[in-house]
Amino acid sequence: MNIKEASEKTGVSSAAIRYYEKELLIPAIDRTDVGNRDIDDRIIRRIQFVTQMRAAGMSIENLRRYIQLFDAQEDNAKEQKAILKTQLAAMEEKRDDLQSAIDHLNYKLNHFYDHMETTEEELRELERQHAEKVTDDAMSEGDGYNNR
Amino acid sequence: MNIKEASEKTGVSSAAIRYYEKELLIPAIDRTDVGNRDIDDRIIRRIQFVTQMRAAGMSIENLRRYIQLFDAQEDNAKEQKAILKTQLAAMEEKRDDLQSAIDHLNYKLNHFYDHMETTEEELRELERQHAEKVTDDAMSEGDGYNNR
DNA sequence: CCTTGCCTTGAAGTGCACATTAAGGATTAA
DNA sequence: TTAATCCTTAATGTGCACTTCAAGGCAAGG
Repeated sequence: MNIKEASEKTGVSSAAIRYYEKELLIPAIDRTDVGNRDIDDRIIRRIQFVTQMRAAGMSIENLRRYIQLFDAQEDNAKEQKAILKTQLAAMEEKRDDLQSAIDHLNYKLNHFYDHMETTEEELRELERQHAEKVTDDAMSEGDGYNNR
Repeated sequence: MNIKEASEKTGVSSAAIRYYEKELLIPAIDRTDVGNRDIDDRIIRRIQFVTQMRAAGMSIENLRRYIQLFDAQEDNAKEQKAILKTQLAAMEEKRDDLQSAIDHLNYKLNHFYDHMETTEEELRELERQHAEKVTDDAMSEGDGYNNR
């Protein structure tokens, strides 16, 4: 498949695919007799992998470091494993931060509802969330800024 | 408190605080008689809120839009609610993507354990070294390329 | 033969989110 | 009084992750 088809299949622009290849995030792509990229499913999967990790917040630089290590010879195994663990911890922290922000917004959203109609159920939920997260005061109605 | 103390308290640079104020992510900050910013706890909480939302992936632009609506005295409740819901959905999707990447990495990590024998001691040392270089991101693999 | 539409490379441009620099003002310590 | 250390604004610079442009090649359709 040519680069345009690969782009359509992955949702990654042709230019970005070229960029990923240049930056060694995906392996060197085979060429046709006239020099055009001929992209197979292995490359597609690598592109999707890169996309997934990028969406998870991994930088090009770190992605390349890991992929290079991984593609290299054996025996880097311990270091790879260490990298994996470190990155995993960072991602879990990021997920937790994200969850905390989601909780915050959910709290606000639920709070909006009681301008209109709030069920007893929702109220108990709000109190439960609020008790857990004391750090969430900033944008809620109690910070003295939004006096409505 | 002056901007440097606020910076130290929040972990946000002085330049970034000025930038946030300029971009209306935080309210106009009071000045002393000579024109220096005098930052109180309400501002600190707003900075922390911005930090949290930024870490969760919200752009300056979206943050400003939301905050401006929120700060408006008008009862934009329905519109605010819609924005909140949209942002929330995006964040939940991002969290799920992140979780999926975490699962991916966990799978790989478990796979590594089959192959090698590394003491936890060595791992911790490696992790410590790596953590100095890598602050935030993550990596993985596992798509049929690295057949080991 | 010419236009369309795909491709190539390398270089330059873009947008975001700040960081840094320049030029100057006020306060404090020696 | 001079140096240090904070502050101010406005302007410019930076790094990342691409995107766009420029200049050209190849193949098919009309």
